[in-house]
Amino acid sequence: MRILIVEDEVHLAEALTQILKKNHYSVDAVHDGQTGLDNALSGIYDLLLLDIMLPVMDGITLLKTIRGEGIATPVIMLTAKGEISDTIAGLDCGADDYIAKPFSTGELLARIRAALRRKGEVVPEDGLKFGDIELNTSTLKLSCKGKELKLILKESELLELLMTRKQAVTSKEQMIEKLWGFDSEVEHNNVEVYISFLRKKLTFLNASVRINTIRSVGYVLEAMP
Amino acid sequence: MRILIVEDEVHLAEALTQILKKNHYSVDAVHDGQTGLDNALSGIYDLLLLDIMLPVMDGITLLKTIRGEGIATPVIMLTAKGEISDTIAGLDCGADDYIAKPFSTGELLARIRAALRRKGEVVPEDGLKFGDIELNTSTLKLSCKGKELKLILKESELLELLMTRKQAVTSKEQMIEKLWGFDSEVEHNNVEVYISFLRKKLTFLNASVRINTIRSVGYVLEAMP
DNA sequence: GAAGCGAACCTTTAATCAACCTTAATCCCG
DNA sequence: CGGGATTAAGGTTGATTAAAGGTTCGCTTC
Repeated sequence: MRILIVEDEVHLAEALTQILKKNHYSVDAVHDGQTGLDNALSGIYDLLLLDIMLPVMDGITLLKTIRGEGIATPVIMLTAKGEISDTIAGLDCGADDYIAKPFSTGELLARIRAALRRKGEVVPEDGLKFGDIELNTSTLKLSCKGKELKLILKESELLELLMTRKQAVTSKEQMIEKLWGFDSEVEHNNVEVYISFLRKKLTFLNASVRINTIRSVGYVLEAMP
Repeated sequence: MRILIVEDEVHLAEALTQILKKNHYSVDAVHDGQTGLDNALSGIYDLLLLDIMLPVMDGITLLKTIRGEGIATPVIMLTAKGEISDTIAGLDCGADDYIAKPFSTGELLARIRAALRRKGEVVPEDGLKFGDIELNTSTLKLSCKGKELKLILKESELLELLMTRKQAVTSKEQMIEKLWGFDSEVEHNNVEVYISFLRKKLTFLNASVRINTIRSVGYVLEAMP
């Protein structure tokens, strides 16, 4: 369970790190908004502890940005007294909870557990959207303009990867890593096969979304006008 | 975007190479300090990943040397636990960041992006601009005044090099190093061919940017009035 | 400063090679 | 057995390289 702390008061960040590590979380701490954003965008964290007042980029902007990128990691905001309006703004922007400084260790841990539990119950990104298509990663159903069809698991995983990475080009290696695991021996051809299947289904649905090949680089989704 | 790895554990170097290549960086890896220094002095790299404990010449000395030569390439040090004093020494000598082994892929990539951004480099996801043209190095699309066309990988890499080096003249050797790797046997003619391709595409786009030949020196971009 | 020469450069083309797409067969596991 | 996963293979496209002929440029010589 990996937690990212974005907090400019170094002492507080240190203290939080210690507390969380003692409670068997993996912790990274950074001290400004830009670095926090860079880390958060990696998507490797299970939870973010986010201060609002931050140098370089404030917490609200950071939060908006990662939500805009489709990252659904739970976020708990750390707020000082008198930042109530900021707190509300944060919740509006997709924060899951907030905790007012100063707070007790017990309260912090409880809220973290709660946030993680909420995440575990409601599978994040259940309905993924891009252009005019919508993918339900639980039921593996892909729908577009009323029409709907079922994908098989690998198709869904592959499309999910493309949809969450949005504008970024995704290499076959990354796809293999996601669908078959880190040091799998699977051939590139395997990816190509599923890309082909997906294209066929997108065509069938008359979707305005297509999978673009960037030869010798990878694939990227494109929503056509 | 070209990265040099100086790391004596061959397995780790291999793994890093794979990870970075998957993320569309060009990568060279060497396994001792002296070779690392020789490569780094070429100045063709956009970032160095530098281990501290190295045979022949340690990372700190290497770092001091290249900084003494005026090379400002961002450097991220790879440190093991218990090398804290070395880490501090490294930061004092001009390292930009450090990352403690073991580290996650996401963390590594985030720190690389952060280091490149701090140095004012254009992060690979971004669109590069020069004059009235814009190059997306991820999707390999070159656009100008609404028009857009696709480049192939080598064209894009070549143009990227020209665009990032802006007013500086770039030699064919540098281009070969960037496009085909450090000790490639590729002929100059090969560069000329791609320069030719690029010129044709720039003309097609009606771009006010052209590639200028500096005979027996190299090429440079020029934005015309 | 004109002529001549060679080096560097430009462009096009064609052959080769690698990447990619698709279909279909096969494998595997519940 | 049946659905999904994987592999195999042929065809197609596109990328890369090498080669060759033509052009420009800079230098030397007269």
